[in-house]
Amino acid sequence: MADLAALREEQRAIAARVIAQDALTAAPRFIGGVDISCSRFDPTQRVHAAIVVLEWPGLTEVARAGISCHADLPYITGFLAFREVPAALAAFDQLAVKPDLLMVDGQGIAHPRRCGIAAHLGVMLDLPAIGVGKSRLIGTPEAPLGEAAGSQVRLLDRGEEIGALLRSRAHSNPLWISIGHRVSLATAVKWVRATSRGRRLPEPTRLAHEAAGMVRRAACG
DNA sequence: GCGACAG
DNA sequence: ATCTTGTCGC
Ligand SMILES: [Mg+2]
Repeated sequence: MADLAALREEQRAIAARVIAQDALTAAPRFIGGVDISCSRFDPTQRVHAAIVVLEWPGLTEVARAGISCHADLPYITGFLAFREVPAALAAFDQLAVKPDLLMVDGQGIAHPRRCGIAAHLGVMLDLPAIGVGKSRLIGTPEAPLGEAAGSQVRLLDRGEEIGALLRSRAHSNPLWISIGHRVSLATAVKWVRATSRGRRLPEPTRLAHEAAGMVRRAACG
């Protein structure tokens, strides 16, 4: 029983705090990937978060943290952050090396109230954050996306630019990139590309996904 | 009312 | 989100 109307208001308040201006003048030294895993048997009760920190430019791992905790909400479209952010914050606290930039599995401002998980987490930590979604929540591509790797198009919502689609690899579905906090869209796309290594997902998010699965299995979930 | 719907 | 090794196609 969640008070979705109250959560909606909370999202509007958080969205108002999002900064679309670049805080990343120089290259970030440490880049963190964030993802959450949950069991198919008990999807509403427990979540397992992982953050993997890579050092730029070698993308060598310098720290990681994983944590399991109770989820306050089941998954409800548009309210993902309330389910996953508490666990992500707990994992962040455990990190021996704090990232200068976060790449989060999910949308940033490409959200009905401009408050996807990457924006939500970025504002909570006041850290530069990028949303790296694997599918659409809202928005319309400005034009058909090219087939070649590296192709990109803007993602619009009622004429407003809310993100970009990036074909990170040929013959793969695109990434749905949007800003989370303290980055411009161009910078967000730039760092997704810079941290990609020939796979569909950029390394931070790919490794975080892998790590979260390990945390869940270790917890017998 | 109908369709869409991050993870 | 998750189930799962081999197999198919670019
Ligand atoms: Mg995820």
